[in-house]
Order: sequence, then structure tokens, then C-alpha cells
Amino acid sequence: MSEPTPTSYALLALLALKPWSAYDLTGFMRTSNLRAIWPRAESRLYAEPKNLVAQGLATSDVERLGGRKRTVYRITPEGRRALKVWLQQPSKRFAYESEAMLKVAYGDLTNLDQVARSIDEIRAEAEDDLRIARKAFANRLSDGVPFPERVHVNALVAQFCIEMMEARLRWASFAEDYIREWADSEPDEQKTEQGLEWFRRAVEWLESRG
Amino acid sequence: MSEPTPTSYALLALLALKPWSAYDLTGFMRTSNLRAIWPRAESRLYAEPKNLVAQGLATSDVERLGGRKRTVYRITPEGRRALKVWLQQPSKRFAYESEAMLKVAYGDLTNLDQVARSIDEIRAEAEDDLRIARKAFANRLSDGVPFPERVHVNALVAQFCIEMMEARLRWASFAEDYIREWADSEPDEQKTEQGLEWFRRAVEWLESRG
DNA sequence: GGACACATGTAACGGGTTACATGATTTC
DNA sequence: GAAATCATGTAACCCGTTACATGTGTCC
Repeated sequence: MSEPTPTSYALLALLALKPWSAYDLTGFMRTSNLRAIWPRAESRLYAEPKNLVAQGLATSDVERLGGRKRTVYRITPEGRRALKVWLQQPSKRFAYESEAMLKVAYGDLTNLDQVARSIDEIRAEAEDDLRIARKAFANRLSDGVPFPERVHVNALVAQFCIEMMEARLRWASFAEDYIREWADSEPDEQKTEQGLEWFRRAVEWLESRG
Repeated sequence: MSEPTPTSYALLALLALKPWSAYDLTGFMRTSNLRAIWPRAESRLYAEPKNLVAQGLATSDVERLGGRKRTVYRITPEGRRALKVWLQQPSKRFAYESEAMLKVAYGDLTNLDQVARSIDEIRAEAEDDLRIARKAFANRLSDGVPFPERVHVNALVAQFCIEMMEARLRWASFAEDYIREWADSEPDEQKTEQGLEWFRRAVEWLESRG
């Protein structure tokens, strides 16, 4: 039996708030900003609670709602203890992945159009996230939300998500501007000078702030 | 035999620049900003080229350097075709993961100190990345780098990395300020009001920007 | 001549995702 | 009776972690 993963603890912490069925968890995750900072597939939300039970950190009960069966998970005292320990442990590093940026990085192997398309993909996604956030936030203020008393910590997470969106939007604007004069995406004297100029500025600027 | 993954293409694109051994790839990745936008374990860098060969996108030759054997991978014409197709395909969504933010999100289950510690973890990591970037960028200008003619696209990637660092630093400053008046991290009237106030402002601000 | 870092991997195990699958109950 | 939603998975494969293995050059 192996150590619980951060995903285990992410769900265990939710169980510390109230009992949940795996199905409830999928519904909650779809609209929560937890999904932004720790995205996991639905299948995981079904598999993980079983691990928690196997490790004694939760219990499961089959309940009946109408004629419908549902497996409800509850945290155990041992689970609460494990949670406290996890919260004190050092965390795995922040990490991100962007296939579109990968394509930008190899932009010199294609044409200018495809570079522009990849930049646009990144902008479009961020704008999409922004729209979703706008709706979710407005919703929080008008209709109720699952844990209104936890708004003080949720705001911290939400601000992080906003920073991540803005960072991508700012980059997209920068990138569009940066490639504006390009006739193609292949290496040449002029682009090399542009790139070196950027690096010179970046070093100077990084030096000045730290 | 299944479809190549984005990781396959990330490496295939490097093979499009020159032949590499898996060991070369590990050394390159350690200092490249590719690692920031598509982080993968070293073991993957050994395993993936074999898949490329199995799919006919690359060939492998055992060469001798000194008395030492090394397996060198080269892209095939078929590999170049596959690469072009990939570059036109829509990309997987941008995604990130932050265990430290997860702990902030559940800060109400612990104490104020641990929330502060998690915030600090996020700041410290970003500052670390910043220091590394500063060195790498300066290096690019003084000593040589692997592909100097590709500086024009590398600048785009580097700017993205900077935006991601700054976003985290900005958030950390915000968060420290946000919790400054707190006596603990538990829900209470005052923190709820603070959180709601934040959301009101956020909605307003998000609405105003389209 | 021995320690140590460099160079180059392999194998086993388990977390995680994607895509698919299925039955059962409400709701219209 | 049909559609939507509730509820719960499985199979195949990607990917990361850890641990191991082995020769080669370099330093003292």
C-alpha cells in the first residue's frame, strides 16, 4: 500500500468539509476553481476515494436516495490527522504544460501563419477561461455556492487563476506585436537581431529587479 | 501502434534540427526553456526516441565515441512529414498544477502560519526560476548556445516563462497583503466580508474588460 | 591505484488520462 | 415512451519515480 498522492489529499480535504459521493465530486469539480489548480480526470475522482478507504482515511457507505444507490464517502479521524500532516509538508513544484507554446518554439520549422495560429490558440483559451470565471464569480454573488463561509480562501485561489489568465493574454499581445514585421518564420539576420535585442533587454530588466 | 504524443513531437522536432543521442537530449533539456513549457522526466527522453523509431519517424544508429557506445537518433522524411501535420493540428489545452495553491485553498483547515508558508513556497519557487532564467539568458549573450539562429523563437518562449514567473510573484505579494490583518485562517464574519468584497471587485473588473 | 563524476542506459511499479460502456431513475 | 441525468465504472496506454547497472575518463 503506497503513500497517498496530492490528489488523494485534495479529495480528502473535501471530505473534511462534508461527506461526498464520487459523483458529487465530479459535479463540484466541474465548476470549482480547484480544477484550475489541480486538474484531474473524472475517472480519478471515482478511483481515488477507494484508495482513501483502503488506507483507512475514509469510510464508504451505500445510501439510497429515492430508489437510486450512491456510495457516500466520509473522512475518518485518522484521515483528519493525515490531512494535517500533509498540509505541513513541502509541496511539489508548480508546473505547467502548453502544447501550443511548443509549436511556437518550433515555429521556425513551419510558416508564419502557423505561429500566428498557435499564439491565437493561447489567447483564445485564456479568454475562454476568463468568460467562465466571470460567470462563476457573478454566480457566487447572486445565487448561493457550496461553501459560502470559505469565500476568504477561495478569493486567494481565484486571484491566482486571474493572474494566470492575464499572464497568457499579456503574452499573446506581446507575441502578436513581436512577429508583426515578420515576412516568414525562418531564421534570418533581422530576426536574430530582434531576438538578441530582446534578450539584452530581458537580462537588464531581470538584473534590475533582484 | 498508437499515435505519437505531444512529447513524441517535442523530441521529433529537436531531431529535425540535428541528430541526438538520448543522453544529449537530457543535457539539452536541463538548460533549455523547453523544459518549462513541456516538462518531462529523463527516463521519458530515453524511452520516447524508441517509439519514434518503431513508428518510422526516426532511425537509430549505434556510434562509437572514444571506446564508448552511443545510440544516435535521426529524423526520417516520414518524420518530417508527421511533424508538419502535427504543427497544424489544434493543441491540447494549457494546464497547470500547484500543490502549494491546493494547500492555500484548504487554508481554513489549518492555521495562519501554514497558509503563509504555502504562499512563501510559491514566491520562493518563482524567485528561483527567475534566478535560473537570469543566468541562462546572460549565458546566451556571452558564451554561445546550441542554436543561436533560433533566438527569434526562443525569445517568444522566454517571454512566456517570464510572464508565468511574474504572475506568481504578483500573486504572492497580493496574498501576503490579503492575509495581513488575519489573526487566524478560520472562517469568520470579517474574512467573509473581505472575500465577498474581493469577488465584487473582480466581477466588476472582469466585466469592464470585455 | 582508487575514488569519483561522466556517459548511457534498463526495469518495475504505480498514478493518471482518454475513451468507452452500462444500467437505473426521473422528467416531460 | 424518449431524453436527460444519475451513478459508476473498465481497458489501454502514457508518463514519472525509483532503483539499478555498467563502462570510461579524470583527478589525486
